[in-house]
Amino acid sequence: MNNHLLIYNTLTRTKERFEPINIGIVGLYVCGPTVYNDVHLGNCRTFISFDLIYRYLMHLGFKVRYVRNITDAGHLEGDRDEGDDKFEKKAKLEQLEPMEIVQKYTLGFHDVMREFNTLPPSIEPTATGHICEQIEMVKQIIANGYAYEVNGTVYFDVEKYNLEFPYGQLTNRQLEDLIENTRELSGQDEKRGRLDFALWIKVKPEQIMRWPSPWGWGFPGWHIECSAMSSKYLGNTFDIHGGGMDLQATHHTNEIAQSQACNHKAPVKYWMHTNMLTVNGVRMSKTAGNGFLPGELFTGNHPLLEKGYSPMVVRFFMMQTHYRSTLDFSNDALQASEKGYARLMAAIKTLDKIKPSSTSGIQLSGHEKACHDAMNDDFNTPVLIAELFEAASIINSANDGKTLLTADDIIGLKKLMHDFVFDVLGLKPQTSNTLNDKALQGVMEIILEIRKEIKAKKDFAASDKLRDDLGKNNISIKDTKDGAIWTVQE
RNA sequence: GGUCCUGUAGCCGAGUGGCUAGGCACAGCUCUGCAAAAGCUGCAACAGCGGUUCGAAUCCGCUCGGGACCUCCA
Repeated sequence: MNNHLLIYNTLTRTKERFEPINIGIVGLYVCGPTVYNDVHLGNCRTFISFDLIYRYLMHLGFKVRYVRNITDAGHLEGDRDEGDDKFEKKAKLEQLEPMEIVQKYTLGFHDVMREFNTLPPSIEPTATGHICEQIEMVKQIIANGYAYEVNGTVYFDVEKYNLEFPYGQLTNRQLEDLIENTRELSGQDEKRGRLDFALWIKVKPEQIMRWPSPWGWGFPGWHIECSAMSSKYLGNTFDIHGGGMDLQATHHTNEIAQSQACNHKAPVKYWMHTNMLTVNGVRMSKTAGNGFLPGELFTGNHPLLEKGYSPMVVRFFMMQTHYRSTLDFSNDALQASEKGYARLMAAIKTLDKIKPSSTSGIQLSGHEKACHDAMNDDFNTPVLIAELFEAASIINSANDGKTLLTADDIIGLKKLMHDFVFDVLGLKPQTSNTLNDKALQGVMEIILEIRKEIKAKKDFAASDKLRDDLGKNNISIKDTKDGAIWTVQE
């Protein structure tokens, strides 16, 4: 088991050596999407980042239980527990039942995740499936003295909690500063303190999504679901909790408070936060209206895009930036990634053609170590990719006969590329071996044979026309020393 | 206002106090009927000003610029 992994912990704002609570086993919880709308690309970035983390932990040999929830209830619009329920509002707009909204966008979310080649989590619990657990937790928090009920709504008492625990620790803030920067309570506000938040919310008469509780009909507050579900599946204290940076200040801060108040334990050892995706320097968000939908990106059907980019190119593009840095979207950057990605994949294919030598001109173990070092340094994918390009250079050089590789070198390089490109980075070759492709392969062999004959007669006008015409149909022909090869452009 | 992050060559992006990632683009050469691919070579950067140091893009301070969170958002 590799024990050199460093993880940046938001709690301490430093990189820490990763030591799981139970040897060899990792509990990982990631805040999933609220399924009242299409996932936009910013959401996807977080889930793709944690997919990488999940994959690498498994690559290191850990047994990982990866829990990522679906929020399908209790998420209000507007601020401070007073807005409309997101699902009910969307249901009215689309003239559907709230649970039809949930179903529709859950399915859409899964489709997109599949396109990005993310592994499904071990458990994907929903808020509505864990109402009992949430109610029990709220009861316990009240019993422990950190929450109070007013007219069927239960609030968490932040100021009382802060007397014993540092409420603002995750964002390094003092309670006084937080209070100062929060707006005044309005006249009819039921809360005792400005920072108090709802654990359970009394239902409005017109609302459909409602459950019985000791405090009457209502629904759970947004933050309690993650506390309830993470402790149920991973225990009262578990290893890693992740999510987007935007959840840090409110959602995760409240999660810590709830779990601590309920279980008398800090819930999480390592907090990990992914940075935001930006478009022209501005954060991509639902409210800013600058969100790309994944489908728009794949097809290029968006005013800001010059063309479409395949899911694997987008994934590769994201991996070229570290997860804690902002990632800015632009055509130039995407095109650069597209070409680089193609080069990397081509090198992997080339590996099959290299003839082994009896002597070796490389030190493979050094490259393997460099790959692991990069990933062990808080999942530094840009450095890993730089190293993989070094490997690609070796492969290309060997293919040109300028670097010697033994049979063992070739096997080792294949394993290196397979492990890191496919297993860890989660990329996959874009060409699939369907029946159609097999038919196409036969056709292309015939065409290339004909073209070879034309070229032998030095009728270059005809052979070039054939190449150009195939190019217009996204099939590119390249003449190499060993004859012509063809590839389908994505 | 509070808490932070950030400013790296044409573009995207890593980075350790000393040994100048990587990708894309660009230029030259090799290969080639041409093109492409591939290889080799070249190219250029650390926002500004001070300080610490034998030495700083890397540490500290200030100035200027960009961004996030503090109200729903991954």
